[in-house]
Amino acid sequence: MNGPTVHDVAKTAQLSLATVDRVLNGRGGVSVKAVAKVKAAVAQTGYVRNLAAANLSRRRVYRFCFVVPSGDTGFVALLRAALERERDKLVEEQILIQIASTRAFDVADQVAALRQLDCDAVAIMASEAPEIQEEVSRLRSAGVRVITLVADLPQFNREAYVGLDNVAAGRTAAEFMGRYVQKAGAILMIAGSLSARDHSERLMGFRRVMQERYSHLTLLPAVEGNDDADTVAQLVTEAAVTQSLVGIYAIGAGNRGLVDAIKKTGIKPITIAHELTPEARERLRDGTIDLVLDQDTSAAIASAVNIMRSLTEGRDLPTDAGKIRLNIYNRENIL
Amino acid sequence: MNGPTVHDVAKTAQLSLATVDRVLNGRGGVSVKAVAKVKAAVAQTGYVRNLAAANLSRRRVYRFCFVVPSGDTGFVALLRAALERERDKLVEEQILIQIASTRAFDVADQVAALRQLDCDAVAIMASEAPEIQEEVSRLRSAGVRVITLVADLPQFNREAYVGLDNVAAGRTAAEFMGRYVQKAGAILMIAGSLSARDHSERLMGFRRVMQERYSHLTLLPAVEGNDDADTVAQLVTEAAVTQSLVGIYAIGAGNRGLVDAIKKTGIKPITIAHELTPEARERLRDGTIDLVLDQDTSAAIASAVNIMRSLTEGRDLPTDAGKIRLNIYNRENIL
DNA sequence: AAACTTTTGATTGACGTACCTCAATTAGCG
DNA sequence: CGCTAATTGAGGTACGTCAATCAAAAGTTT
Repeated sequence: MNGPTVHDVAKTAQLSLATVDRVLNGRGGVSVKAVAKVKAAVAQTGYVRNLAAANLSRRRVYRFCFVVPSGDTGFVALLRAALERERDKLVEEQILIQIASTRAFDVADQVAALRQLDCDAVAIMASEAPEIQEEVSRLRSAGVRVITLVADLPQFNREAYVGLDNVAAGRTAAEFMGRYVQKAGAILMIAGSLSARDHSERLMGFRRVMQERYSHLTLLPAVEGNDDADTVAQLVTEAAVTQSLVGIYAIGAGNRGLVDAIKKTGIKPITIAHELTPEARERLRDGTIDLVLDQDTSAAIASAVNIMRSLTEGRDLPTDAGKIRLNIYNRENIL
Repeated sequence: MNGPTVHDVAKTAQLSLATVDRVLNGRGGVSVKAVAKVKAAVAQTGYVRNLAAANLSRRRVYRFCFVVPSGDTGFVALLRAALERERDKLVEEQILIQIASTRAFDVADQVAALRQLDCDAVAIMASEAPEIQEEVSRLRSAGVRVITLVADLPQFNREAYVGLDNVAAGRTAAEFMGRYVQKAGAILMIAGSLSARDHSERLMGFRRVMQERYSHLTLLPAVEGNDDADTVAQLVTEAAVTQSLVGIYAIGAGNRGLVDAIKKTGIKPITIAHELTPEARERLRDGTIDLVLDQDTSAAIASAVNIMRSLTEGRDLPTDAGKIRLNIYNRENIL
């Protein structure tokens, strides 16, 4: 009733268990003839390794760490919540998740967090600073596998990136903006920080498509909202009174300020925002925000864990590893 | 270095392994006092069951079956491909996936497929016919857990549904249609079959939102394309010459016919289709199709497997089990 | 043919949980 | 108190793989 085991393989290959094991686990010291016999026997019996038994026997415990900014609102809050949810599932599989909080944009704090890590692999969401690059190099040479999360650091010594293709996200936003906006006018782009790679990439993609196909719309110079509601509110208000605003692309956080400003000034721009936070969800419902582009935090974490596991096991990654789907929400498909 | 085991729990609870086991696996015959002691010990030690060991010991082999229509094009082809991919991963976890092909809309064939099943649970994508309902009942009373896939059969005796919320999908499509279409005119809705529940639900959602918010657009009576390219082409051509067509909502398959007809008649309607087939992907790129709504087949299968496993283990399901995300693609975010 | 190296065999002990049996103890009750 | 019923203990086996040992066999070189 049950599937074939290594014993069956050994039997049909007419070899000892030891040899079969050597072949199956690539321990070497086996003749080519024996290798072929084992492979044939595997094919013939239809043997598939029992993962549970393998894991149990190996008694490997994976220790993975996520270094993410603190903050109890917006996207990072979603990310942390998802992390804690996933963590509980993963302990059962002997995967220990450690979460390290850092103050956003505080490089020294991020370096400190990285310095005191003790794990097999790290997924970091950090700034693009040389001090951090150095710390990443140190980790790598200490045998720790490092990947980036949400915001990539391509020239660092990281081994993979898990997150959106932010250029494509920006292009997608622009395509919708171009289709939604019905009359000529100005488009306001608010990033959290122009020096954050994820934000600048979105901007780049957005700009490019707008120029390619929707050049009848005027692009205002991109502004920095610092992910802060008050700053965002002020920027939006300013643009609203000086320009005929027909669209807003909100790349970062601080959407509360955006919504307040829209209400106060009474303008009706097409608004596209990022990340499906509870606030954004509410605004989609009441029509203040027209579209939300979201990266699924659970999917990102699951993908990150898979990649870290592959890396620590020495397997190589599929080319599309880490690609996270861009989820698009309008008022009708918020679950 | 390693985590606590049942032995540690027994030790700190000052109880025997047998009693701890009885509590942990709910075998009964244990005093409330002992239960409390065990629970406290679990909390104190931080014991978490080792899934690999549990699975190994349990030596449970799950045998799941997917009954899906045959066909080597369009959505069902995507589904089959995804199934075969998943299958290879799942054998390692002692989950055996069996795929049964049926001729679409051929009730007798579907009944025959269901009749010769031998497994713990089935996921079926079938027609809404009384013969099938009867067969499902037979399976259920034989102890087989039955769930529906992609197309729900709510009044059948199924235990769960894995697939889109098709009403919401239709509503979402309508919202985009309303936003995209710039001038007044007629909207054509082409379903595969009006009696297929998934299609009629999409239609319903679409109609409702169009009437609620975009009533300046005229809805033509829904037509049946039978998922056939030629039929679809004819229907589109007919509508194109008699009406001022500004939008097409293609609910089922046969998009090749749709594209041909659009090209031949030279009309430029906003076109929203379902399922990201290779064909649809191509048409998104060249601009013939404006949006594609897609259900992720891999996600659906993974969800189905999880649910079938939960059911056969007697666990109860979370309320949102089986909900599949609606993926939305425009020309900029096809991966 | 002796002295090697390489390849194979036989065997064993984990890993942590599930599940079973049989005996021993305790509790409940008249 | 004795009796039955409920609870607990002790111990063992099995799951399939990994990883290691040591001895035996086969193959190469000098």
